[in-house]
Parts: sequence; structure tokens; C-alpha cells
Amino acid sequence: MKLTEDQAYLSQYDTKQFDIPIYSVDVAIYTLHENQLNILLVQRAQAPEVGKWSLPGGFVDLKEDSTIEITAKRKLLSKTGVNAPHLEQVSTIGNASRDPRGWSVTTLYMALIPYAPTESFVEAVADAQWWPINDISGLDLAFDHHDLINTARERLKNKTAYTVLPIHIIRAPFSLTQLQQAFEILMDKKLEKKSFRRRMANAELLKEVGEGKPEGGKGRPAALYIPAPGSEEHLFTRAFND
Amino acid sequence: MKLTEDQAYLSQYDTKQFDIPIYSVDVAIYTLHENQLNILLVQRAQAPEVGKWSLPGGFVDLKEDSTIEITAKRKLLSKTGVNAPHLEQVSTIGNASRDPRGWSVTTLYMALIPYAPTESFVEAVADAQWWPINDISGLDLAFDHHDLINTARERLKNKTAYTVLPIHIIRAPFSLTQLQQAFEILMDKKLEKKSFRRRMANAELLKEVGEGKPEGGKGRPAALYIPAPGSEEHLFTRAFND
DNA sequence: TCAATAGTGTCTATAAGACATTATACT
DNA sequence: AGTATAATGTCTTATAGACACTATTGA
Repeated sequence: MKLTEDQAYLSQYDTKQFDIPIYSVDVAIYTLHENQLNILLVQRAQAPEVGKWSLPGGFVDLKEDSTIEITAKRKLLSKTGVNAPHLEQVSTIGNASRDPRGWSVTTLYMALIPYAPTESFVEAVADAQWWPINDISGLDLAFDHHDLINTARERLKNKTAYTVLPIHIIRAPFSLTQLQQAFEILMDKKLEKKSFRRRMANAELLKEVGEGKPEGGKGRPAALYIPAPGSEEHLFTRAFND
Repeated sequence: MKLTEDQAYLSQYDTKQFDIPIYSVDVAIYTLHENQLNILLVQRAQAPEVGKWSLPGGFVDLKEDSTIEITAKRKLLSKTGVNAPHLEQVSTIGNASRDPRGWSVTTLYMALIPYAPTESFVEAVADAQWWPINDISGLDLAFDHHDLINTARERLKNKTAYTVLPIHIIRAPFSLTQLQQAFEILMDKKLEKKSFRRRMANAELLKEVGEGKPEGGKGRPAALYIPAPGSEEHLFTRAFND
């Protein structure tokens, strides 16, 4: 009985009969380059806000995408060619004023990838460019993308204090010195070398895979590591201090 | 130039010309009652899934709501009459299969309120009912609401380990014993009394406001507390152990 | 041998876990 | 006095912070 009622209802249901918000997905893609946190921005090719820099993002393709996470992955892949990065949902922002086209909702994702110059990206997307995070405060970004970037930046900083999130933003294998530098840039704070190494050693989240050149080419060679399976889910019960 | 281009574009923009997902907001409202975590469910009055229990939720009212958080607050207020509860965004779920009407996205919020019987709610909403969280696993809920409830439940558990979130789920003023019981139910784990009290005392997040009866009416009276301003933002750098 | 980077030893500080003990009420 | 609940004392354990020290490489 309920089934037939539902079926009757659905047969005449039209998603366009109601006023609903515009829905989109945006991705804040971060990397490290020359000891700075960088974010990938694209220049808008279409109205509104043509020509302004913005986060890669856009609408769900109802035919091709089966989930919003796949939409986010598609945006990332089309701009960078990176296939399996660290990708996590940050938050959803929706209000009447953020988009001139009307009531708009966007789900913000954050991705971390090891650095590669934009020229190396598939199809060498001409409109995409890395920006040092400290250089964009003066930029006139599209919509509320300054806010979105700050929100993702905060998440990145907070999670770095009690996870091993930064392993995704550098290329494996890496030395502990390199990993610590990544932590320090993401947290915007110096860490004690001993504390850092003790934490990594005790947690057993890294696998040693040989030796490599030291930073700067001079000095004692460094042990190299790759993340152990399951390391990204690890939560430390104690965070680094603020 | 860009301005006129944008204006021309916007003047002919119609949100209904593209296929976009259905967008909704759902709220998982939790409380404590008789030493159990309860969640508020409503019985669906309309197709699809008529008659099934579900989370309070629904579509954004583009005329009345200015943000999605306000949509969530409106849903909460209309079901409970509670005006300023703890409300936080949990996550957004969007895929092609969760709603028979088509591609659907929902933003899940979580609210915590001190217990009040549903009969006391404004307009005494007839279709709303508290369910002990442990009693709903067998219920046939609408859509993917079992998943949503579990997602919010996990967030609740995790945040309780390093915040004072549970202060919102009991009525102030409260004793430390009552607060610890709330922590224990939300974490599903016994806590050491001394550790718990030491943490609360050191953090200075509670203000003593007098004395009250002990639990069960027998024994030494307990000091009563209310949350201090700003307490909800406090993050402990060290979590309770798993 | 010097300089540079990698890596360790060790003491202190902080806060949680465990559990015994004392305090204050009512009957 | 007996019992129940609130609150504290104190020892142990875990892990971060500080900082000096040793190890290994190339020039």
C-alpha cells in the first residue's frame, strides 16, 4: 500500500517544481613548495566572476557522478591529473548571498598532494596555478572563496596537531626531517625534534625503506620512510601544544 | 566590463535550466533520559517513505532562511520549541541512490538539548518522539537515516573525549557527578572520578552556583555548576583514553 | 679536522589512571 | 552508628618539552 502510494507520488515528481538552492562542490588543494604552503587556484572562464581566481569546483554531473565525493575527485583529477590523493570533506556553506545567481550551497573538500609544477599536469591546464598561501590575501577571489580557503586552512592546522595528515602533502619516501618540516609549516609552529621523532617511532606509523641524501646535500644521510597501512586513521590522544 | 558581462549573464540565468540535486537539511537531536542517549524521530506524513520514522529535516525555504544553519534551527524549533541549543554541522552526504526522487544531497546537523518530554514541546508536535538510541537498530527508518544517526553518534563520542560538549545535553545547574555520567554515556565508557574532576577544575570551564541534592537523594550534597562563557570552544590537548 | 645534518640520552613538566581515604549529609 | 554520595590525597604511568650530546657523511 505504501509502495503504491510512493510509486504514484514518484511518477509525477519533478525536481524542478520547487525552488531549491544551487549546489556545488569546491576543492581546496594544498601542497608544499619551497617551504611554503601553496593552494591551487583556477581562473574563472565563465560568468559570473569571469577572470577572477577561485577554487576548482563546480556542479555535480548527475549522469556521471554517483556521489559528491566523486564529484570532488573529478574536479581534482581534471585540474591536476592526481588520482588518489588525500581527500576529505571540510564543511558545507549555504546562504542566500554567497553567489549572485541566488541561494547557493557548496560542500568544501580539502585535498593534499605532493608538489608537482602545474605544467606537468595532464592536459597542462592553462588556467590553474599554485599560489603561496601567504600571497593570496590581497587577491580578489570569486565568491566567498577567501573564507573557504581559511576554513580548510584551519582544519589542516588543527588535524596536524593530533594525526599524521602531513604525510600526504610530501612525496614518499621521505626523511623524518622532511616530515617534521611539513608538520611545522602546516602548524605554523616549530616542533621539538626529539618529541617529534619519539612520537613517530612509538606510533609505528612509518616503515623504513632505506637511506637518502640529507637536506641540502651535506651531512649524515637520512633514513627514509613510507607511511604504514592504516596510518592515516591514527589519532594521537595527546596533541602537540599550541 | 566584467560587471556588465556578469549582469547580462545574471539577467537571463535560470536555476531551473540545469539538472541539480535535491538539497535538504537533517538534524539529529540528542538528549539524555533515564541514563540513556535518546534521539528525536518524527513520523513522515508525506511520500516518499510515508509513515516511516526519520530525522527531522527538510528543504531550505529560500524566502525565509538566509543560511543553512537557520534552516536547521527552524527544523529544530518547529519540532521541539528549543531556541538556542547546541547545534553543529556534522557532514554532508550526497549520492544518486539515497532518495527515490533522484540525486539527493543532505547536510546533517547535530543538536544537543536537555531532556523534556515531547508533550511539553510547543504545539505538542504529535509526530515527534524520543527513542533510546539502543532501541532503533531494528526500526525501518526512512532513506539512509540509520547511517546519518550513526555518523552523528560517532562525532558525539569523539568530541566528548577532548571537549566539554556534554554540558549541553544536561540542564544547568548540574553536579559534577551528573556531568560525569553524561560524559560516560556519550563516550560509552567509564571514567575515573578523580581524572574527570581534576580536568574540570584545572580548565576553569565551570562556575559554582550553590549546592544541590545528591544523586538518589541520599548522601552528601553536591556542588552545582553552570558552564562558564566560552567553555564550549575549549579544546583539551589531551583526550581521555579509548 | 671542520661543518652540516641525522639521530639519541636524559631530565623535567604535565596530566591521566588507579585506588585509597576523608567529608557531609540523612535516617 | 550506618549508609550513601561527594570530594580529595597521592602514587604511578605516559608522553611532551627542553636541550645537550653523539653519529655519520663530504670537503
